[in-house]
Amino acid sequence: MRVSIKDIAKVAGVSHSTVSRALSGSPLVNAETKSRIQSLAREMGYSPDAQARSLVMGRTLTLGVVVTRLTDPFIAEIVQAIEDTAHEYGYSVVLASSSAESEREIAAVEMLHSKRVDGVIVTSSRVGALYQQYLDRLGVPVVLINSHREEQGPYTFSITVDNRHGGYLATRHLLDLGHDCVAYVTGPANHSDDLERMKGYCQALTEVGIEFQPELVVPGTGRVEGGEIAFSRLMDLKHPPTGVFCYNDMTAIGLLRAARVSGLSIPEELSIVGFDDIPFASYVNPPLTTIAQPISQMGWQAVKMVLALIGESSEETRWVSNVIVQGRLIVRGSSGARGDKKILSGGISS
Amino acid sequence: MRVSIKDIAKVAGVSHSTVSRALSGSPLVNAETKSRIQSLAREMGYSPDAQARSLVMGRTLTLGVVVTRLTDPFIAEIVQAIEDTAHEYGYSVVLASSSAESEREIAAVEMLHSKRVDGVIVTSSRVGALYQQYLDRLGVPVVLINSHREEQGPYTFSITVDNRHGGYLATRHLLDLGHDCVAYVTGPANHSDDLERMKGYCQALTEVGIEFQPELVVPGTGRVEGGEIAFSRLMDLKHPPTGVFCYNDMTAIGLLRAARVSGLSIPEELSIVGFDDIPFASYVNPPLTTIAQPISQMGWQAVKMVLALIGESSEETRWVSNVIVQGRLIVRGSSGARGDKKILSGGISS
DNA sequence: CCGTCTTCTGCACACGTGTGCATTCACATC
DNA sequence: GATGTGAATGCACACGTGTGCAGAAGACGG
Repeated sequence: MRVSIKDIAKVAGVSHSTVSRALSGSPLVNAETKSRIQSLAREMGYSPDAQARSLVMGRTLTLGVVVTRLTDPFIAEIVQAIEDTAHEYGYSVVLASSSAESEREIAAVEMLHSKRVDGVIVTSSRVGALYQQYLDRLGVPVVLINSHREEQGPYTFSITVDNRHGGYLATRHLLDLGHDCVAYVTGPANHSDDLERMKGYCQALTEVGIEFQPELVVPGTGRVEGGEIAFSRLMDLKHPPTGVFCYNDMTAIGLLRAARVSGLSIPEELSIVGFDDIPFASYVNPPLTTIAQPISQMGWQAVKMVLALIGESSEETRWVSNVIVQGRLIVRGSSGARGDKKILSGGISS
Repeated sequence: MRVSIKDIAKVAGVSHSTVSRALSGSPLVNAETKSRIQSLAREMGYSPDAQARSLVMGRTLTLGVVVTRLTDPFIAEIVQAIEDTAHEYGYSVVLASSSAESEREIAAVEMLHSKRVDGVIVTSSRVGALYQQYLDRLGVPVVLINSHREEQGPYTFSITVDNRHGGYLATRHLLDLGHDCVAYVTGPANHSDDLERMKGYCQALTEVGIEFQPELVVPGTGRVEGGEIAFSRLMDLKHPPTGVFCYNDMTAIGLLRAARVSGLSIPEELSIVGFDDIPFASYVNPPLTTIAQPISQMGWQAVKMVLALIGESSEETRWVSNVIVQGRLIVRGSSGARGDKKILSGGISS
């Protein structure tokens, strides 16, 4: 049925060893036989069995990628970048989504372990203590993207955006526009990204001498609905804020939507800043001011790190260390000066 | 280093055959030895080598998924559904993105072939004739989602949305609202989806006795920018349309955005209908009227089809045939009655 | 003509797992 | 006690590929 090197060997009248060498371009084979075998392989439609090869070679040329859910545009973009870069280096990608359920996350790692992937990239997971053990037992390099983890493992490195600085930039932007009452809508509970972004929020406040007010921090979920609920909670305050920094763009879009429904105009009556710069951030109305994460770069860099740890890359393994990348502020239409009543028109940057 | 069944066998004082049987729960092994071996395996941190197993079993419990690019939210959602369903049946997923380059598409299939995946799902590809040969040579079931293909292969089936009927529904909706000058913005050139949707557009027109006008069909790209360009081309006509049906939601969002910039109000002065119902369709302003594809269902069904073709599912293989699913019209705020000047408020359905 | 070196090829084993068949052992039955 | 029966286990091979080592054949110098 399926053609193996033994089949080719039989036709060519040589041993399977010679075929193997010929196809891998070994100089130990007579040039004429080599080309004869190669064209024979092409005719017979031979395709090497990656499994058998990996079994003896000890590497699979495969990376495992664990995500929460692909429908998050941020994650989709990272996975795309990972796949592109992996392909470039001759690696392929096994995908596992966990839906943020720890049970499925463990099952995913176990599966990748069985498949003997050469490295693993985990995106946006809050790595649980149990899960952490599984990762270490894996015995292959692991790179975490925007994932918090209590302690470093021997083979585990991380690449994260500077959440604190991003939170600072966003809040500072609002303060600089003249807003003195700025709120923060959080992400999913107990997420370390969230805590860091809030630290940046606090830092900006104290820097300009504004006291932190607990009621100005309301919970969100990281999804659109969370932003909508947060909006009404904020507007019910005695002194509603005039500026809001949101955990992420989805949350900010929820606020935009709720504001539209309630007839509040953005940015004249409320300035909103998000985080992530997902592709849609520039398509909503008004376009969203946000902190851009260098998403593609992070995916690209994660692959490079894994390959360096495997020893694939020519670079030294020793240069590998945890990476913190900086987000940057993208000013669009959803934020404006305090009390600014002029109509937005044509003022769309980026 | 890595623990194999031979290592366990050595410790347990049995042969590797017994270990193999014990771990697979064979009744041929003494119950006491079986449990002893099983707990031993757990202690030693044994993880079966999927490659060695596949090599002898002849199946990998792996599906290959080929997509154009994950950053398309429609595709991301399908892949998510595929991964979920595959996981449910104990299968894992190898991902390959082609960026719509035929060269990479072929490389992807070749890679999946080498990895000996048990089945392949291809999404949103316009399967080229060359590529088609590779798919057939694969020797495993192939299911195409929303992909056109000149001729059927022996193992190839497809599952597509009824593009023609969808185009009909969208156009008919606009006509029913009183618009008598309705335009169509196409997708990427030579895409069969596009041609079918346009057929539906024409069908609706002739049904109500309106003559087809070639200048009302303008080219798009399937991306936001294409919609923006199409908008200005439409507005430059002597008789600009009052209703526009767009190849997909991204295109429609481009029109929305361009309309906003030029100060045209939606839907009072222009009604817009998209196609796909991507998650963001309901978040833009105004929320987009569109044709919803049962995205998750399509992904789910594709996996079921592949498994049935493999013979995995208990169902008969013979029931497998090409599937055409129906989209349904979702009316939101971007479309309104002709000449309707009332302010949109609270009228958000869905 | 013999010894040595080069060039090429095949044998045999390895990777980790599953399984048909033979073997061993205990026990029951005649 | 011989024989049959059943349970439990080991041997050996298979899957498809890569590679160290030995061996064959030819070239070449002495």
